[in-house]
Amino acid sequence: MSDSQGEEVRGLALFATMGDVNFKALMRGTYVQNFPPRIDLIHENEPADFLHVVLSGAVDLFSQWNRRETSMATVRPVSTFILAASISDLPYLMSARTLEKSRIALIPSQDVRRMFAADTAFATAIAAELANSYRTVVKNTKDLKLRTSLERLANYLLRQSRTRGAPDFDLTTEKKRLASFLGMTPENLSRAFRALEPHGVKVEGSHITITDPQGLARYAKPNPLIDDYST
Amino acid sequence: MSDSQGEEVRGLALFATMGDVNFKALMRGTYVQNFPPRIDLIHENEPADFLHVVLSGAVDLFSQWNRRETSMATVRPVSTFILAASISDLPYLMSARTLEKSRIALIPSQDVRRMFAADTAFATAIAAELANSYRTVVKNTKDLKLRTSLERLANYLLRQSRTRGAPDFDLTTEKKRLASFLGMTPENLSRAFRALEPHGVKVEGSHITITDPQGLARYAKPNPLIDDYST
DNA sequence: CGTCCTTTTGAACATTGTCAAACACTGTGG
DNA sequence: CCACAGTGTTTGACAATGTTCAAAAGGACG
Repeated sequence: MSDSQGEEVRGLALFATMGDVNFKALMRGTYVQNFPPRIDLIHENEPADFLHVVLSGAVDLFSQWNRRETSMATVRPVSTFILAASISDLPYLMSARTLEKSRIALIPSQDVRRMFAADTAFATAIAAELANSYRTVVKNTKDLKLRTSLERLANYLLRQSRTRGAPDFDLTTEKKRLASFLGMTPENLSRAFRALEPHGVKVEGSHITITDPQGLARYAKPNPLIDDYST
Repeated sequence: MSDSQGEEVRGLALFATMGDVNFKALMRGTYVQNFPPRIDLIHENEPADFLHVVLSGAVDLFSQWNRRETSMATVRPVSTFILAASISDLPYLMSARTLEKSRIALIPSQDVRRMFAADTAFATAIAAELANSYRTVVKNTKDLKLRTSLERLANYLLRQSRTRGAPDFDLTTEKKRLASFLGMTPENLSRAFRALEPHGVKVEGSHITITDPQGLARYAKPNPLIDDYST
């Protein structure tokens, strides 16, 4: 991979602290590929041969069982996915497909495991990343088990509004996929948007306006231990 | 803590590989406490001062939001809980209470973080443990999102039967808590048990007999990427 | 302009939760 | 040992939530 691409990877907390020589060695086996939209990158149950880094575009992590499918997460630049499988040398638990045209760096899992053993700073960063991933999934589970779908949507909108820093914004994802991520059907999501109108939400296509942030928050009751990604 | 108690902790994969001196140093700050049943050990949002190790008994991890409560996991000997919070020096995401009389070792999080930086083998073991925890929660999320409550119960019973190595067994947990863990109400669980009868499940109080394992499996469609804890 | 897919809407249905009551089980104190 | 309280479990009736199916409307794109 080129040096400029290497810089993008190096900027990640996961790779920022490791030794220079080790990082270069890791990049030696790494290659970057461009993918069109809607391409399957990996499929659950396959051996985790590569740690993936999304450099640009967006990737959907999803799972299937018994002809049902659910969206588990969206990965946006610059970040990695399926680190746990790579480190553990176990099969992927989730599948991944590009949502848009994407540039992905592929780091051989074997090299990751080797560097993990060789470079203490890298090992530390990996543990921090895994701890963070774990806490994110736990928060997601709490969201799913403690809230109704309407409450999940309300809190999702508040989170979006906060990360964008504005009371109005465009949805970054298809409503169909948002529904799947929130654990409901598209039909139910459509009705949920309607049901949030009296709580201060206006929907025009994919453009959302939170007309009454306090009112929506009063209904949604956001909680740092579910809705804050930083803690 | 005494040496014999130290041995129990040492037996855990998490502590088995670290240096002897480091392990002893870690145990120096550790103390063991006995708790009666139904005692709150930690509460979500508190600072993660201690890594907990269940030496005997059983501990329920649960979360609350807006006057609702859900059981997230049961921790049985010998294993640790809230490692991610300890390592990250972030508040607990879950609360914990004893289910039975329990013996718990409390390891100061500060010491854990110090040893994590000092002992490479320990750091490796921590990353492995975190990766494993992450994958467990992902499997749990797939269970929740891809299956109905009836399917979750059926698969739960198959998992129990498999880990006990017998087609009949006693439930290790109250039905009320099992319901909460599976993401349903006690009433719904009671009816779910009834609904599984035609699929080969007999319920007498807390004693479960799987009269038709193949039939139940045909209905439950167990999947290694959801139901196997080892992969 | 037509085609494909997403989104929305309506109606029927299924699943799950709520409330109330009865029953079972456990442990306590008389 | 029994009465009793407290809690967990089960059952029934009903309400709320969510899904399915069908169809129409809206958008994206060749």
